[in-house]
Amino acid sequence: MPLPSAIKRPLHVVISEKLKQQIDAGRYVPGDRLPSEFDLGSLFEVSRTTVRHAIANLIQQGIVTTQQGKGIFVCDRQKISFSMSNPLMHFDIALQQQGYAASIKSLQYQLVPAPPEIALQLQLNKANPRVYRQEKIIYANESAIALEIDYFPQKLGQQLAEPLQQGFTYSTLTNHGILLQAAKVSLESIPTTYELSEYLEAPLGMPILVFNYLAYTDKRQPAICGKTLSRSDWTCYTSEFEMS
Amino acid sequence: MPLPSAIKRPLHVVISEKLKQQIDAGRYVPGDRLPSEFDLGSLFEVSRTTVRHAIANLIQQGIVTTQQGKGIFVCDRQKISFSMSNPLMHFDIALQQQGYAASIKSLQYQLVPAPPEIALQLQLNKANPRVYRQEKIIYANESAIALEIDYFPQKLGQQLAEPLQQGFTYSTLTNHGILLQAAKVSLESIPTTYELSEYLEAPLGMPILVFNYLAYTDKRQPAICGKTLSRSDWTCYTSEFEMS
DNA sequence: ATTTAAGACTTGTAATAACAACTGCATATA
DNA sequence: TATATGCAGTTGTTATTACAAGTCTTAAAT
Repeated sequence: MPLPSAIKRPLHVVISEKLKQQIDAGRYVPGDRLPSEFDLGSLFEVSRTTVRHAIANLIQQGIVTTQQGKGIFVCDRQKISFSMSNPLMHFDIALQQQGYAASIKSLQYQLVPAPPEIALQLQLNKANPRVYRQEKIIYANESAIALEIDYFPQKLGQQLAEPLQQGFTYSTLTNHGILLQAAKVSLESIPTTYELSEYLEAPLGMPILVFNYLAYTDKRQPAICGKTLSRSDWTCYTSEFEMS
Repeated sequence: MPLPSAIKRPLHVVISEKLKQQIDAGRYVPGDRLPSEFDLGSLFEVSRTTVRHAIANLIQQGIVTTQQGKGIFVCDRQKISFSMSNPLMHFDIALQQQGYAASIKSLQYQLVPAPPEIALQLQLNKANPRVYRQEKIIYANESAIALEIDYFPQKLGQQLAEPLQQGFTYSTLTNHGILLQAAKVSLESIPTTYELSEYLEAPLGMPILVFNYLAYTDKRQPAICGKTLSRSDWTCYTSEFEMS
């Protein structure tokens, strides 16, 4: 048997690696336009099929983006960091502190039958519990960076219907005297589905950070719950701990 | 001008959505094999090109995987959850509690010049600081779920060279009397690069959760730092907070 | 001066073709 | 029995071709 020679890599992988190296080396800097698919095909002496496959690889890795009719552009984005604790989730303040204009657009604010897991989380024991469901998009400087889905108990949702549709959730609650004392949170990541990719103007499959939370006003009294789905190329979450 | 009719969606999108619906509806359950690309082409009356594009979409969304020579299979995986605090990062214990066999494979354990940001984090003030760099893979039931990269100060890394190469970081430290008192952490998500996809046997572009940490033994004495890159289809992080 | 139109250039979609590489099974061979 | 061999079926790679659709500039028409 012959010695195992170099592992054969597909052409499209070789080409995307070459392009990645050139980008890493500074040959192309963020914002630059790469040569067109046609020109890249000539440069590397491969078909446009292969070039497109290579570019698709780079898109998946978040290295470049494409714009129909314009070209292929090198990405770059420094992430906005959100503190998971202390204070919990003041998105607007965090954004402003980092130099972004923060705004929201409420897509939905509706009284709906509570999904089972939401009723469980909020400890709604009535027969057919209903909750206000809000869906809103969070913008940093005109760019959609997150989709937030919140569930409010019926009473609260009715009281604060107006302000909640115009401002950030936590700030609104705070301003109306509702102080959150504790929260259970979890963080996971999923690839964008079509629906999400349309909301967040993100490429299909891009990683999304999902911040699930259940916040308490009192020791054992859950007040609101929901999740924030944010573009992972724009956001990260930080925290500090002390062990007792 | 005519009324805006239904937005035209590409064929490959239409087909991947149809397949997704069938999967969601239970027509195919996790583990099932879909019809072959050829058969799907016949079913939907499109070319294999389009079928492959549709399948690529579903792969990117983490809905199916392919195996050369075998077929297209529906994914499913319940996530393993790790607590970010209290106790911090006992990966092995968390895994065992959730019914997985936990093990590691050390890929690298080497004294190297400290990268600038690491030297800064660990407060190494000497001229040319050196640290032990460990790279290891974390397995749950034979499946690689995470790549951990740790940096240890020279003295500590030398003392615990043996046990650190065989066991989980935090358990090893605890067992040798090194108690961590506090930590600064951050969580972000990135798409897999080629290197990562090989380590974690994950498809290119799959979301990866990056858990960065800097742990202190004493109030202001940083002890170790590093990061854990875990497959987002296997893992999530949880935490609880109380506001004072 | 403003608007419109045309064209060049770009990425996006889609079909077709051919072969490589892997899997699994049935069959032939030692 | 155990090991090859070959074949059918599968996904992976790559080239070629054609047209659709978005962007931008330039030139013509109003």
